[in-house]
Amino acid sequence: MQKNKKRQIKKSRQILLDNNIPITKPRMLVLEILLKNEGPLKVEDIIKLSRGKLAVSSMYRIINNLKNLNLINEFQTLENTKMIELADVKDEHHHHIFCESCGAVYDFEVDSHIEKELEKEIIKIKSKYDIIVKSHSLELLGLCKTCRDK
Amino acid sequence: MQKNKKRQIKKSRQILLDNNIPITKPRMLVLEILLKNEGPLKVEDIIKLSRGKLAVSSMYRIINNLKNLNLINEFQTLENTKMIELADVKDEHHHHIFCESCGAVYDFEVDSHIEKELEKEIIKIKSKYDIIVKSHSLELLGLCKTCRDK
DNA sequence: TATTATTTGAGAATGATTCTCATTCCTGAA
DNA sequence: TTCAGGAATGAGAATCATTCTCAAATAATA
Repeated sequence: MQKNKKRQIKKSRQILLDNNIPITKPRMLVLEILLKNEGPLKVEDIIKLSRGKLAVSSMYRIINNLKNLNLINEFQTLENTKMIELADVKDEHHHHIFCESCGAVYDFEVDSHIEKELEKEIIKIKSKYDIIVKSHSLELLGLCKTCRDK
Repeated sequence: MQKNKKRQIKKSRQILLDNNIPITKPRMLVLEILLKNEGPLKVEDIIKLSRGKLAVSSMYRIINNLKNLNLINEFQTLENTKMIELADVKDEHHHHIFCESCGAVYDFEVDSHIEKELEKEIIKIKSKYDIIVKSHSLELLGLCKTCRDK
């Protein structure tokens, strides 16, 4: 565990260096939290995980920094609050499942075959509607295991 | 045009009758606006189109009414405000394209073949992640024709 | 038309996010 | 390592969409 933490600190520092932005405590903290807790996190969660070491306004500012550098993805929960996650380094394309009962969010990937079919379809849509499509996202809405069993 | 308006009034009244909720002026107004302006509308748009005949609070209340009756679909714009549209009577499944420059939203449909493939994939995801999936949505983000040409 | 429960309108309250600006902190040069 | 200057931070005010509150207006029914 201790080893992991060190690796996360090193990685966080490297991310900031690679992107040419000053290495500050709050920025390091946000990155470490994102690296430690895989998957999407609510703003609220990040604040909690920072245990008072991070001002709310700074956290939003930093999220916007990182987003502008394409280091994180941002999306909205069902309750309409922000969720963020580190952008996949491997650039694996994934999507989100929302539990409409408890609000949990999970990542999922679809079969690459489908992803390709989708891409093809999007090309058709581009010409049909005469637009430029930059990205797409697929969202599922349902009930997670825990809520279903209630 | 006059004919259309009468038809919209009649239809709005019928919708309220069918759903057993009192026929009030504000509710009629919202339905007429939605019938007249096909496709998704922002809350702001509805307010404007009502020309001062509708209080903001009433409009939100009515939107929630109609949503609970499954008469309208609701989703968020990129700027995070509400957009609504009448639920398709024909129950045609469609999706949304967002222009990241001007914020415009358009409906689009995908080939039914793809829609079926997606459904199949979702069934797989259900068992893989052990969840219940109730609905899905596909969103495209890009540039509309007007913004592209700028 | 009179009664009664429901709906409406106006503005206050809420909650997430952004903004402001004085203070603090990085970084690069000495 | 120390220092200066510019950039980042923290605390709280400001903003904006949405919800809530409750007195007044309205719809459905007799």
